[in-house]
Amino acid sequence: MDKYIFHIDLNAFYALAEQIRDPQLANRPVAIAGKRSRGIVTTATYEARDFGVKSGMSVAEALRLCPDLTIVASDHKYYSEMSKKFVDFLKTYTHLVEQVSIDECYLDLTKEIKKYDKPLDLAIEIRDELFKKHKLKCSIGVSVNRFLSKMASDMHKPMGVTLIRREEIENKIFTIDIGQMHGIGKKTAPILKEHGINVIGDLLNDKKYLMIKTILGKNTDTTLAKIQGIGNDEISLDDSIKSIGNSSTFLENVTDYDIIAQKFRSLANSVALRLNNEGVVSNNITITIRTEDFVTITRSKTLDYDLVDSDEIYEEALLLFDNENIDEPIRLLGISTTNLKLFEDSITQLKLEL
DNA sequence: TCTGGGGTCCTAGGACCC
DNA sequence: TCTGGGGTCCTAGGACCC
Repeated sequence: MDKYIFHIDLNAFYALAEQIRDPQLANRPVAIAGKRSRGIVTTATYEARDFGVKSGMSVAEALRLCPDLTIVASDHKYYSEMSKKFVDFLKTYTHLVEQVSIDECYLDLTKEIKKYDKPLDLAIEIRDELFKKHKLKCSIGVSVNRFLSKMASDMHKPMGVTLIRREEIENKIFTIDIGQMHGIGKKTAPILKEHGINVIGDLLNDKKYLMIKTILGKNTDTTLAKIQGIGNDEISLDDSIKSIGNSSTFLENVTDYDIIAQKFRSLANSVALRLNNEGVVSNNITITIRTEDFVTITRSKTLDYDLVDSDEIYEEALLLFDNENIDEPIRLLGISTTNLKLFEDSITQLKLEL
């Protein structure tokens, strides 16, 4: 039996969150950006989008397009709090909620939807209640699996509600440009187009299967299935974190070793704090170095002990850095930790070894 | 145009073991 | 003497997403 999978996506979330907090920003072009110099736009209000301001654009360019633009610094802690309200609200409908990013969730509402006359009635109710209770705007896609509901929620923004029935897949999905397909990015889309795959439906050409497989790799079969509404309909309730890391771009490129060490120190501090807050430890550390010419180098190491405090993280990061001979000025440094496990498990293991 | 910061997953090659 | 096959772990890089 077909499920009813909802994809719920907050519209211009960070920007709207700022407008909610500061009513003076209402109805104004506003963009969220990390830093003023060297920054990029994270999210722009629809008023700003009317001027052509888009996420990913440099702040300088955004200001050129819209001199009246208000730039607001990103406040991740505040957005996380708002995001939690959003998810908690959704959980009043079902426990089958999977949060996939700070501003979007998948829900399985197969059971709940039976109480409604029309499938979209529940979606409309969720959208309107979310706005009434939290002033947040969302668009909702409803279909038989995650992929299709995700594509649906993208079709009508903001505040749109879109249903794709199984029998509508061919008309509504197969005709979409391959570059607009979720999971196909700016590298793969041109390669597919070179091979005559221009719209999503072209992926189902049997004669091109082997060629497509060389491009899409191991997930080819599940990809071909999900675009047809087969599989891809399970809500994962596993919300364990796989990695924790921080990175930072310098205001100006750096060559001075002391400044580099200082940056690793502060990155180590924030990573350690976050590991601690999550109650996890890590035995694999990766540093990221981005040079002036935007080349990114990563160096990682699996350790025979678990990283807990910031001194250890700092020392391991610096060791990795010292092994490299970087000639060019450095633009960005980062530290990330993976192979996370619960602190308690790490203690237990230590005791067993003693 | 001059490119943030947070992630997840996949690939490919090499080391190492049996 | 001139080289198997399978499996796992590690590292580095890259695609993609929000």
